[in-house]
Amino acid sequence: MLIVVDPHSGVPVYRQLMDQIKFHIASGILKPGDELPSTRALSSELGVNPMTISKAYSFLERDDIVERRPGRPLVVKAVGGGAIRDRRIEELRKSLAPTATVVKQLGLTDEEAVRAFAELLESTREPRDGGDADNEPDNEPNSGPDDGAADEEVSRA
Amino acid sequence: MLIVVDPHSGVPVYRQLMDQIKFHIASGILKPGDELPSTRALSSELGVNPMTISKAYSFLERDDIVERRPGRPLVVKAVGGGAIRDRRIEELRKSLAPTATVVKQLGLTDEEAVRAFAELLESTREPRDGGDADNEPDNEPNSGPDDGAADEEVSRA
DNA sequence: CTAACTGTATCACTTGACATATACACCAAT
DNA sequence: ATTGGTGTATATGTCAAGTGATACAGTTAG
Repeated sequence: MLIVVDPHSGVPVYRQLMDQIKFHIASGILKPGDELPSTRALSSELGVNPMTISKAYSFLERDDIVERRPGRPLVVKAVGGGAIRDRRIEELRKSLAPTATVVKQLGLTDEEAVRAFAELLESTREPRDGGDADNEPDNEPNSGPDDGAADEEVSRA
Repeated sequence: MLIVVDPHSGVPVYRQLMDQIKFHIASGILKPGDELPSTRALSSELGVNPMTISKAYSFLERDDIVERRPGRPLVVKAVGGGAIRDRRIEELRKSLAPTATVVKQLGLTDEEAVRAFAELLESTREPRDGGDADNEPDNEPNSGPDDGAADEEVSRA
C-alpha cells in the first residue's frame, strides 16, 4: 500500500488519495475486508491534516467502496471481483459522459469518435509507472464533492 | 449566429461563449473571414460584461481560432475546409485526453475502453427523431426553431 | 482634430474549493 | 471510569477562478 501525494500537482490531495486507494483496490493490493490506514497514521506519514484523509475516506464511503464503523478503522467493502470491474467501467463511463455530448455537438459520427479514441489510447500507450497517478488534469470523472455542475472542456448537462 | 448563455449552469460564461463560437465555426455558420460581434454588442445582447466577452475572445485567439487586429473586430481565422474537420477531431481529442489517463489509471485495456465508449455513444443515440437528440440543458448553440434564417453571419454592426 | 467605433489592461469584488486546527463522539481494553 | 485508539463535525484561513466597473489604446470616418 504505497501512497504518495504531491501537494503541488494541482490535483487536490483528498482526490489523489481517493484515486490511489481506488486503484489499489482495483488492482487487488487492497482486498475486501482489509483495513485502511488510520487517518492519523496516514496523516503523519504524508504530512497532511487528518481531516484531509478523513475527507477522502468519506467520499470513498459515499461511493460504496469502503465501510465505516464508528470508532473503528475503515475496511474495504466486500464486493465481488466482478463488481470491481464493473465499478471501473462505471468510472470510465462517467469520465466519458461529457465527451459524448461533445461528439454530438461537433456532428461527428460514432465511428469517427471511436476511432479517434482508439488512436489516442494507442498513442499514449507509454508504459509509464503504473502505480499511483496523481494526474487527472481538469476534467474529473466525478467522485468530487461538488459533482453538481461546472466542468471543464465543453459543458455538459 | 445565435448565442445563448446561462449564468446559472455552473459553466463559466466565457467558456460557454467559446464553445458556441467554436461550434458555429465547426458547423460552417461562421466562415473564415467573418467578423465576430463586437464585445459591446454581445455584451448588451446577453447581459454580461464586455470584459467577459473579451476574455472569451482572447482565449479564442490563443487557440488560433480567431485573429485580432487592434481597434478592429475579430475575424475568424482562415483555415482550410479540411482543417475545419481536423479542428473538430482536435476538439474531440482534447475532450478525450483526460479520459485516456483514467483508462490507464484503472488498468483497463484499450479494447475495454473503446468498447465502453462505443456503447455509450450508441446508448445516447436517440432512436426517434433523427437529428441531434441532445440532452444538454445549459450549453446549446442552435437549439430552437427560431433562428430560422434571421441572423447569421456576423455582420450585425 | 473630433467622434464613434473597436478591443482590453487594470483593479476590486464575490464565490467556492481546499486544507487545516480544534474539539468532540465512538469503540475496545484496562 | 480511564486510557488510547478510531473517525469526524464545525469553524477558520487561504487561494484561485470568474465576473464586472472603470479607464485607456487603436482604427476609421467626418
